[in-house]
Parts: sequence; C-alpha cells; structure tokens
Amino acid sequence: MKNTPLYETSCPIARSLGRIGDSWSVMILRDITAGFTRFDEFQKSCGIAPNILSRRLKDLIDDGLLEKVKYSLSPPRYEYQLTQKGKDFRPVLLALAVWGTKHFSPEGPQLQLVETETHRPLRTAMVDAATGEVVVPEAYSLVPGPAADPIIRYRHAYLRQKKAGVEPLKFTPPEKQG
Amino acid sequence: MKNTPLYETSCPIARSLGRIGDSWSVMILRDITAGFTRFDEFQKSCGIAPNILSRRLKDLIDDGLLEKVKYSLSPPRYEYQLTQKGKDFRPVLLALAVWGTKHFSPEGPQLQLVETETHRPLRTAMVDAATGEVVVPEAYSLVPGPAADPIIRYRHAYLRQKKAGVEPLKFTPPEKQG
DNA sequence: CGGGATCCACCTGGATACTG
DNA sequence: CAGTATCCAGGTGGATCCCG
Repeated sequence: MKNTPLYETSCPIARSLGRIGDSWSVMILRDITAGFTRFDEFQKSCGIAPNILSRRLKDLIDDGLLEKVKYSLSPPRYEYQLTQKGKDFRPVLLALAVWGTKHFSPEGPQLQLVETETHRPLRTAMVDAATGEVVVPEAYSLVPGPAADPIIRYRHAYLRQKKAGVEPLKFTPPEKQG
Repeated sequence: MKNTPLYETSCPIARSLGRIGDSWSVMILRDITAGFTRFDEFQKSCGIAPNILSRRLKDLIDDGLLEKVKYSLSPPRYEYQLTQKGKDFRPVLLALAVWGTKHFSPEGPQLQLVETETHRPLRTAMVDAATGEVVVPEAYSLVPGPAADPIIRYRHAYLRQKKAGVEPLKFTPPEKQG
C-alpha cells in the first residue's frame, strides 16, 4: 500500500501497517506462508489482478519480507520465498485467523490449528515467559518503551490523565501524527 | 475498506481482512483499545482526515466492532466503545506491535508490553493449552477445519501435493477465489 | 467541540492484451 | 508460464467548509 506517512511514525503498529496495511499484502503473505511460491498460484488463490500482484510483490520485496529466487535457468523461472522478516509475520496471520474464525464463521471453523508433525489439534494460550502463567489480553498493556519518542510518551500521559478522570483536557500531540 | 469480495470468501483470514483490511481501521482500533474514545482524539492521534474517519467509524460500527454511546444529553455527545468483537481484536494488535518492534524499530522499543497492574515488563510465549509446552510458529499449521468448504480443502490438497514434490500440477480451485 | 458534506487529484484494482 | 503494459471506472483520502 505504501501508505507513506505511516512508515515514518514512531508507533510500531503503524510502522507495521506501513508495510502490510492493505489486504492484498496480507493475502499474499497468507499464501506464501501456507506454501505457495509462484506468481500464478498467488493470482488464482487470492483472486488478485496480475498488475496489482506484481506491484505488491515488488513492495514486499522492497520491504524485505520476500525474496525472489531463481529456480530454473532455462527458461528462467522464479519463485518467491519468505525472509526471516516475512516468516515472523506468522503470529499476525494466526491472530487474524483466530479472530476471523471466532467472529465471522457462523458455520464453524474453516481452518484449524494443528501441530504439524502429529496433526494433533492445538489450542494455544499466551503465557508470561517468566512465570508460565496464562496472560489474558485484559491483563497487559502496551506502554512507552525505552526508546519511546515524545509523541508516544505524550499519548500515554494523556491517556493516563483521561483514565484518571481529569477533564476536560485536549489531545494535542507534540507533532501532528503518530 | 469494504473490500467486498473478501467478505464472502471462506478463509477466516480473508474474512477478517474484509473488515479491517485497511490501515485506518486498524489504527482506529489501536487507539480505541489504548483508551481513546472520541472523534477528535482519533483524528489527531491517527492523523486521519475527518471524512475518512467518519466513514471508517461507520464501517466499524456496521461490522459490530464498535458502538456509539451517548454520554451527554445537551449538547448531545457521543463516544465510541469496543464491543466484544472489537476487544477480541487485541491479539492482532499485539502481534503487529511485536512484529513492528522487532523489524522496524532500529532505535529500540517504542512500546513495551507490561502487566497492567504491576507495570512489570512481560515477555510472552505461546503454549499448547493442553500440555503447557511452548509452541514455536514453525511447529503448527493451519489445516482445513470441520466446516471447511471445497475451496479450502482443494487448496490444502494442492499444497500437500506440491510439498510432496508432485510436479507439474496446476492450481485451479473449484471456484475463482478464496 | 463533534462531526458531516463537498470537491477533487490521485491511486487502486479489474480487465484485457501483449511479450519473452 | 511469468509477468508487464495499457486503459479506465471507481474509490480513497486530503483540504476545506459547513452546521448544530
């Protein structure tokens, strides 16, 4: 999508969206993560127009999520592979699949998470790596980290005041957007 | 975004993308999950044009992720709140934040995951809910579930053949896209 | 202050055709 | 088979103005 402004924000979510913030990019990552590698596989599986697919692949390569590898010399044939950055996108895909299944699949699960080796169905939970205790989404928050810039800090400070009931107050971040 | 075709596919990832498959929708969910509730807060925090924000909010309400609640009678004032469906989107946001921090934040973490109560930094892991053992992304796969339709099944069967090295074979799904 | 309406340049994405 | 090129309708999103 190349939503340029989001590239340059400080928020890591926004930065991610700057790379994959459009449906086709995610669909391509879905397919390649599943095992598709070739142009026309993506095209048919996604139902995407070839020119758009071409652009998206180029963008994903530029952003370092994919690489194009020659697998045949004559005729020259290429396939697309995930880089580590691309492989690391997998948890996002999983989260999307879980969310979609839960809320947009009245007919039941179209997809199911299994252990690859054994085919055993898997139910996952998030735990604190230190204690091993299950962490529910409501129990954690994202707060400014060590490298947080003024925009991130301001936003957090504002929200703290808001939650504390300090009103009225205005949200006017140091610079325009974040 | 209302990418209509994706609404009607069978893949839960695609269905999710049909709802939030554009950057602004996710940015709004980011903000409201963080604690923002009002139109102009979203506008300033995201740096989004008001007309686009208006559309997106409407879409998110239509899709059942948000609801508009009157919190003042005169003058009439509304705020936006997450429904359960919207709250359940949180793991996706977290996954995006983790991915963005790891790969697009050379200066260090702008955001940090902490336990809300104690402010203690949190490192999370995914475990098998049954055994409690840590699951690495490579160890699981998404396979057709109980309610999987022919397109999903065909795609999986094709990929199994592909991985087994059966070549050449053509990907021609039962219907156009999925 | 909390939005909605309008205008408009630009981009997206579908269809189709074409090339190596 | 693996794309690229062209055309074009329609949507997106920024700016601006408006209204209660």
